[in-house]
Amino acid sequence: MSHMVYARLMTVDREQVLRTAAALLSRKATATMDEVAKAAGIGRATLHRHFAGRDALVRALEDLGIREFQMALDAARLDEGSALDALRRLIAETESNAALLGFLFTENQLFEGSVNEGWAELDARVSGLFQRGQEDGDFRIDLTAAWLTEALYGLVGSGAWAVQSGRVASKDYQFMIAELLLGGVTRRSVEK
Amino acid sequence: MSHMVYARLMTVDREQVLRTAAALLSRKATATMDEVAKAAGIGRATLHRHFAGRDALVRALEDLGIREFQMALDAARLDEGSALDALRRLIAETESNAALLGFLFTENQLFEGSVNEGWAELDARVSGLFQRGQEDGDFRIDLTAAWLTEALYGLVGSGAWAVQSGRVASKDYQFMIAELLLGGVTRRSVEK
DNA sequence: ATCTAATGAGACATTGATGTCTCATATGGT
DNA sequence: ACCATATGAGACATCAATGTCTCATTAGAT
Repeated sequence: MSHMVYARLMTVDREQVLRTAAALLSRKATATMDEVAKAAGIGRATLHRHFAGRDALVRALEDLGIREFQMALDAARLDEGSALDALRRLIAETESNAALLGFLFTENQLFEGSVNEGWAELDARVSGLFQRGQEDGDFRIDLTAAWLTEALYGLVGSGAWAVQSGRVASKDYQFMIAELLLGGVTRRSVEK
Repeated sequence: MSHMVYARLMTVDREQVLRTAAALLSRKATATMDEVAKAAGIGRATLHRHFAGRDALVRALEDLGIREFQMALDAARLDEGSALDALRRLIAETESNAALLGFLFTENQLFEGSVNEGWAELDARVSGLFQRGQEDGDFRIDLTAAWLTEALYGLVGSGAWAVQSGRVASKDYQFMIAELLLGGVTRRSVEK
């Protein structure tokens, strides 16, 4: 795992702690710092050495989530090929950080006061993808790009939760989200 | 409004307080009792007279949400007509309590320890609707009913949030959720 | 007009989480 | 073998939220 290369084996894996924290906090938003520490398998003192306090932890969580989402957007190459394929790629790229992104999308608490400036840009990129799809005639135009963006977030969150709770197999994550978002529930005779 | 008939005008509208609390807590899960009281426009002491503590408040929130969702399920008459129409009716019925249901669907904290027994039944009814649609040939069968259920919850939550944040017009709530869930994003030539 | 009941504001003690500290231990590098 | 450094456990003070109380005020019933 590349992110461990420079880490001394004794030290805490910062990102791993954050991922664990995201999983816990998305399940129980009022979790204590002590609970977070226990969930991450480290001492409370150590957790405190890495994150000055709860605010700093949440901020770090926000930063990591935004960073990961940005990488997912980059990796998905939204401008290449059809918007439809680009959206599939984007959904695929969200899988490895589904829990973290689910937390990011649903915890609106994060954007209290100072809305993270980085987020607006990423949001615009997603919205832009849907717009492109609409302009290209691939996506329907009776649903606004803003709504499609929100819907994607919601489905990613639901998908992460469904996998985490064991209701959906991890391997079906991409398929279920992509198929539902693209095709909807209705069964269709013959197409594609 | 029927729920005020027996309430003395001076007394607090319990449900109104709960709805306000849901809107606030879904936005900021760590909100203080004092913040909840202020948001509801009542004193902290009064809030405390109606809900013994934070736990009691959350429990009441859970109860009301489940009650409202149950009423929505009843009103939607899921067994009548096509599953497709039934789903449309259900979505329509969620509108009046979108914020509360959004809170209920996303705040997984609620189901800590003792999963509310009432919830399982409602969950089964929704899942049953999707199963019926699949058996009738109206819904696609390559997406599990469990996932479709989770997806519906996610979209309702996203819809409530989109309306609440002003990104989507309130009047478009039903249309956007139903159309996306039923038809998906992909544009189709001629059908319906 | 009077009475009853619920409210809002605020004081207060209590609880629980937080943040800081020390110290013994263990790990990995030298 | 030795040293650096990070950790875990726990003690501790601090602070914020909680829960309980009183009391004046107000709304509504009679």
